[in-house]
Amino acid sequence: MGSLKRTHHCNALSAANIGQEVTLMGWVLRRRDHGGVIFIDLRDRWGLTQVVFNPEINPEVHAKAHGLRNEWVLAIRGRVEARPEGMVNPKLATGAIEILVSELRILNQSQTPPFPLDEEVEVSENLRLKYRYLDLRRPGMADNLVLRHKASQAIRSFLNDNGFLEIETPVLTRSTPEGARDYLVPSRVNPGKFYALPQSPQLFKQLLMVAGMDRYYQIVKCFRDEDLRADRQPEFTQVDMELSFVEEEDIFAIMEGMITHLFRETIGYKPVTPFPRMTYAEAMNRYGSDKPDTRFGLELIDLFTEVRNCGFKVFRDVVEKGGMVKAINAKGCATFSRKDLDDLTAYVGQFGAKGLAWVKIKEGGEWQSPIAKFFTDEERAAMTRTLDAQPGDLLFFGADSPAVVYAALGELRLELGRRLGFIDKKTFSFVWVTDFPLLEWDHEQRRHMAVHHPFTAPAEEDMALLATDPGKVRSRAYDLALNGTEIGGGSIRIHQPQVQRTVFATLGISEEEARDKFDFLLKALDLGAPPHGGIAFGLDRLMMIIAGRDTIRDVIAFPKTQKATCPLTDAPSTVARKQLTELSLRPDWKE
RNA sequence: GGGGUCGUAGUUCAGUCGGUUAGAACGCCGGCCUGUCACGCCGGAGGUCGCGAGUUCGAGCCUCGUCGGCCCCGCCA
Repeated sequence: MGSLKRTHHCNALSAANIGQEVTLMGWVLRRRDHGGVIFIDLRDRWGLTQVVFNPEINPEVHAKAHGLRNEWVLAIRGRVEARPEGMVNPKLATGAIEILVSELRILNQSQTPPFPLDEEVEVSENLRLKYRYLDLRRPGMADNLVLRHKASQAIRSFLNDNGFLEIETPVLTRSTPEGARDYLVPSRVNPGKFYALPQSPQLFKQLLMVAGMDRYYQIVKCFRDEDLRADRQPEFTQVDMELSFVEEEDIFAIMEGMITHLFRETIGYKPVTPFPRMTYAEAMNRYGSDKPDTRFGLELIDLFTEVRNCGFKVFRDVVEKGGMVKAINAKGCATFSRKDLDDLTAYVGQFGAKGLAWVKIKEGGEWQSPIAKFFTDEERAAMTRTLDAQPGDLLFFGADSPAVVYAALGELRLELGRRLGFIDKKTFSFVWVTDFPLLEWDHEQRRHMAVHHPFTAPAEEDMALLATDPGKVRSRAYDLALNGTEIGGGSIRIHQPQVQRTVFATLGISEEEARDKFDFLLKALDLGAPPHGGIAFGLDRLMMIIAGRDTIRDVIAFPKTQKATCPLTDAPSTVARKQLTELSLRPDWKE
């Protein structure tokens, strides 16, 4: 760069700077060579500025500019000029001015990039990831990283102002049972032993409460070795928090404050507080999901009383065997074609539904449906009334075990929402989901599993049920759902050692195993643990929604592919045999 | 582990019923051009049709396998 010092970035200059001598540095976004005058759009993280090479004013520099190509890195010195009459570009922040160049230094050349860096063309994601440093030069992606930075800063500043301490916890820690598959790290100095990368800093943050830190937070990487999705990466970032001497209401209030601050500081949006609340049971019944998208209706409606004695054997049998029959009224959708209905039937099939019964309501209210003939006039009238079915409506029925009905109709509801254009990315609909069950029965392992995690406190009034009917016990866990995505979850924790021992026992964790794996926690609870609870937000998912993207990969600088690989570094990779033997690992695969 | 979908020029894509020399746009290279801003005009180069078998007189197209991207199910306390 020689003696040149950058004076402005590429989005800084306006009519107010006319006449100034400036130095800009950046990349060649586009070159418009008229043979005579040459225009270069010089780009950096902030924006772009048009620079002009005029042969009449500086022939030497103009000749040099002839050879410039896309993505070359330049330093230019020149004077800020007003653009000629009628040449102002209102689409650019810097559109009123241009730089008349007196000195050009080529700081680096570039090969022709493997894909265009303007936003015009969608490029395959594999190529983008292989050249992620080029992909991140593109304005949309750069904006996402800037937005994410603002979000982290907003969260930190809010939590700092509310008495939280940012404390780091170990990345090399021990594997604990329950939960996702661990990423393991072999210990060289302890042959045959392994660290695990944390699925979350759960136990450490509880220990920090026992340590009297009172309010802790951390923006921290967590690791889960499970299969990937658009909103799931093997390493992801949590905004992790824990508070002492609190109950649910305290946490809700503080978190609503944080989320409000976050949305204001990033996109200038003001959420309506307090956020609505919904029990798990209500969420499942109305939306078939524990993370309901409350931006639109199309709710599930129960037909138990209407069908339990009805003439349609399929529905009657389902109810008799403990299943359920629910329906969705797709208002005004009677115009759906046969193909639409076939598509939707196939769609719910992947969620376990064996079929999808439908009814079109014709003018005058009669049913057009393959199943209409199985019902009496009175039965049809009763269902029409319950579902508020009007001419032009389309009814969908789900009849199966509760799990299948919830999944199939819940997903059908979302699909209908998408098809009908009810999914508005500018709307942010929050809802707290509470009163989750503490445990659920795992058929494979033939034991109860923690729905949240084994340290979640049971609801006070359900404590007695732990011994008699564990599946009925509600927990003090809560999730925050936003537009149908679970963006955060947490709970009030168990702080009494005898309660923790009881829950372990209910989970089928023996006294011995508990001592082996959780002795440090039980000891800590024995040594003056305060009542405490916390929550963690998925920062990637939050950013995905705030940035209006469909995948968290777009808000992560260097994400992995669905097969958990990195096309840029080619990780994971093989390692030298010596590295393995040092770790006391003896591979049995061929190199 | 399973289902779906995609893979053709540097990029994004088209490619009919299996049939002559695989096309377009953008990009790239060269030339012309003094007010463009996705500059314009003229010319040119550029292809292991992901890979491997098979069917066929003949395969970008059909079959099987395989690799990879994406979406989903399972999985994700």
